[in-house]
Amino acid sequence: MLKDGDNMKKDKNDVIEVCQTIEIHEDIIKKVRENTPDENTLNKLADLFKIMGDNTRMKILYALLQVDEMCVCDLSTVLKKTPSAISHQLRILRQADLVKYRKEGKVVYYSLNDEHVKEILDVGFSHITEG
Amino acid sequence: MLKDGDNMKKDKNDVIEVCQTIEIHEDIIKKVRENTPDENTLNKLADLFKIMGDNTRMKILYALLQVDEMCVCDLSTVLKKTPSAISHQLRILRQADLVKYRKEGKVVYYSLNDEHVKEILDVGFSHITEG
DNA sequence: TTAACATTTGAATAATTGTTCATATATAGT
DNA sequence: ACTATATATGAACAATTATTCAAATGTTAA
Repeated sequence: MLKDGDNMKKDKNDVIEVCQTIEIHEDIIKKVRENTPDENTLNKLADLFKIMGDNTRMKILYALLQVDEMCVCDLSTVLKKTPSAISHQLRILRQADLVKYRKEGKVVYYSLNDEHVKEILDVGFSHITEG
Repeated sequence: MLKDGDNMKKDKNDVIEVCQTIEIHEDIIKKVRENTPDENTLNKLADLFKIMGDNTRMKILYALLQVDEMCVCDLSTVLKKTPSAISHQLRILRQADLVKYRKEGKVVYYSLNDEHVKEILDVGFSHITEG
């Protein structure tokens, strides 16, 4: 028999409450543990999707998908958002290496930086429209 | 000439501040406007990525990718999170139709619901690892 | 009917984040 | 120098959200 609280949460960063059944599908757990990518990779993957998971940034990416490049002003016009808001979001896309930029006088032109971006958007798009 | 404030923000939900150059690349703007999917579709797309853009949910999806199905308890064990936290996230994945479930007695088994999910994760994974 | 257990759910909390506003920087023209 | 314009940036605010906790379901077995 299990003592009271044996599988109960004791400390913030220690054991967590978990089911008390004897057979917690050990085979399944083992298989998952062996085949799942490491934490760091999964976090990076989640971060990538997190960046695409915003309406404004999604619109920016899709706009840049249609043309070679756009300046902040163009994006501001198309998305009907202040240049400041656009600039903030572009910074995030820049930091994630999803877009690159080119400066010409006062104007900064942004464009997609990655071939994968289009693929990811396309697959997601299929999911939305077909499903 | 433009009057002062002609292109400046006047009201909260009216015009927004936008660049005052004459040539705001009209051709580019037009092309983008014509070829970009409608707002509703883009929002749904962003929502999809938003759901995948969370560490816990990403781990759940990747775990389910390795095996046929897992119960809340299994996921709780593998992810080292309380069943409650897992359940909350599973609800979100359920509502997005990304996972389905099957009840067997007290135990609820979850599995991936969509073929696209794997594709999306794979493309994202390539981006992370190759890039 | 009890007791035990897997899961769900609602409320509360803490953390994250998108937008706005004001301001700063950089560049071009006068 | 000065002015105008395009963009960037920092702080503040509002909104969203992931997790925890406590409590509620729903199920099985005694």
